[in-house]
Amino acid sequence: MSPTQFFKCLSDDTRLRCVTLLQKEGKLCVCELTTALALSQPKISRHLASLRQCGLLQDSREGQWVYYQISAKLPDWAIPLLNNALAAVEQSDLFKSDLERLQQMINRPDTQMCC
Amino acid sequence: MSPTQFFKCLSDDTRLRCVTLLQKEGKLCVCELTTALALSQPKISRHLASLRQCGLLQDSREGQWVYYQISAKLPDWAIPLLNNALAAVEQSDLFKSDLERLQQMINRPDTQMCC
DNA sequence: CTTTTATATATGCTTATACGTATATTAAGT
DNA sequence: ACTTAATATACGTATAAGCATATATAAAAG
Repeated sequence: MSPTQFFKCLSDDTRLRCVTLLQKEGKLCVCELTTALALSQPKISRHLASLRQCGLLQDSREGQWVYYQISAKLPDWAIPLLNNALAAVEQSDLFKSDLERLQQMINRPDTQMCC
Repeated sequence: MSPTQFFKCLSDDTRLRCVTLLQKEGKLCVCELTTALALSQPKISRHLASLRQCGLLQDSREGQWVYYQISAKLPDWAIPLLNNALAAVEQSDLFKSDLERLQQMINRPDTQMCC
């Protein structure tokens, strides 16, 4: 992955929010991301697929769920960029809402459904 | 300027090369950038204009020449990202060639013309 | 084996990007 | 004034991005 491609990955709100959420939380399934960002499942899925194809994310299936995380094979130069991207995004209200919806979802004991 | 806009600025080869050259060299005029990147003047000029409109660059006219540099009013979160970007790009052969052409141009005493 | 949940992809469409070429503008020199 | 160098913009076009909606696949549950 080239630096230009890397920046293109982060140049869309949906993708940037997914990547920074994963950078902060480590590992999330598609429906968690869908709920956190409050966007349609196909939209999230499409962006995750493109991030995976670029090599920024990797996925792993666990039963019905597909979990995404930051790829373990990222080039060295990408790591500090991701950390600083997270620092830049964390301040925003949009990202705070994402985190809040994610927490609400995790702290909900009333159902075995994911979403 | 939002983080997303910032990353969009760096998501194109021409713009990324301009920005990292300016990050390294401090201040360059359009024809120096045109020569360094070995691209057409309108192409460089158009990208510089878009970077200026985003607030990533600022320009200053000195006689015939218009100099561009990284904006002094960048948000705090952008500075480390620009340094990371430079570190990521500096390794590439493309960027090394840009620097080389720039040096050749500066060390050329045979003409008063810029380009 | 049908249903449900989770995820992925296809289709049709609209908008945004990037480009080359031509031309306009601005400043300086003659 | 006229010319030249430096820079900016306009125009037409080709391609890519992004979206909503519908549909397909995959795994688990009943």
